[in-house]
Amino acid sequence: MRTRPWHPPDFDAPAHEVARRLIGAVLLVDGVGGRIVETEAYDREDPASHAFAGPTERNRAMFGPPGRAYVYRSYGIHWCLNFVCREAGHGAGVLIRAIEPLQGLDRMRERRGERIADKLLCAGPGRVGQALGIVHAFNGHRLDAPPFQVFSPVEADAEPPQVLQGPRIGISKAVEMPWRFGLAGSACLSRAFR
DNA sequence: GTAATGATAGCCT
DNA sequence: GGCTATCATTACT
Repeated sequence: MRTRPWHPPDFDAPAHEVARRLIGAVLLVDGVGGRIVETEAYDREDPASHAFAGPTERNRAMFGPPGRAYVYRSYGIHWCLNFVCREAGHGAGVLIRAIEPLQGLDRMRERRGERIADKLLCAGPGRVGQALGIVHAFNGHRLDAPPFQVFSPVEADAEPPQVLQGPRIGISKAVEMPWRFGLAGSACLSRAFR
């Protein structure tokens, strides 16, 4: 993969901005990962956000500095990965919902099952967590230090990705806030956009 | 193709 | 004690 002209993304911005910008970025965890094709934004003044009720033991990382991981257990089963954003202490994050696998396909299949189709390896937040080997120990870790690597496409780079926007999935509050973002035409989305 | 369902554990009221 | 930022499987249309 090229290392230039890519650069680390800026996480010090509102969650919905970071979520949109991350579409097309590349995420690797211990060398395993690919292109981010689906994200969701969760901000502090957002009833659907874990940060809405203020800091707790679980969401502590969301109130830390931006550019770090927030890892939580979903439905008692899955580990889901968020990128903390906004200024430190604000309590905002971006959920990584789907990735187009590019590197470490073998390790993804080991973790997810040999029979899984490539496009389903990381099509959903729980699947991303399993395929990339996300564990709770990564909670609060910097995203610019091992095992994480994140690269964003430079603005000037040829065609900017066409980004779709729609309502978030699996929530019951603030359903009307269209803070789900996806790469147009991607086969690796967890669900189609309308 | 969509719909229903169980698994499973930590969080918060 | 109720709910959940989900997934895989099964049973349908």
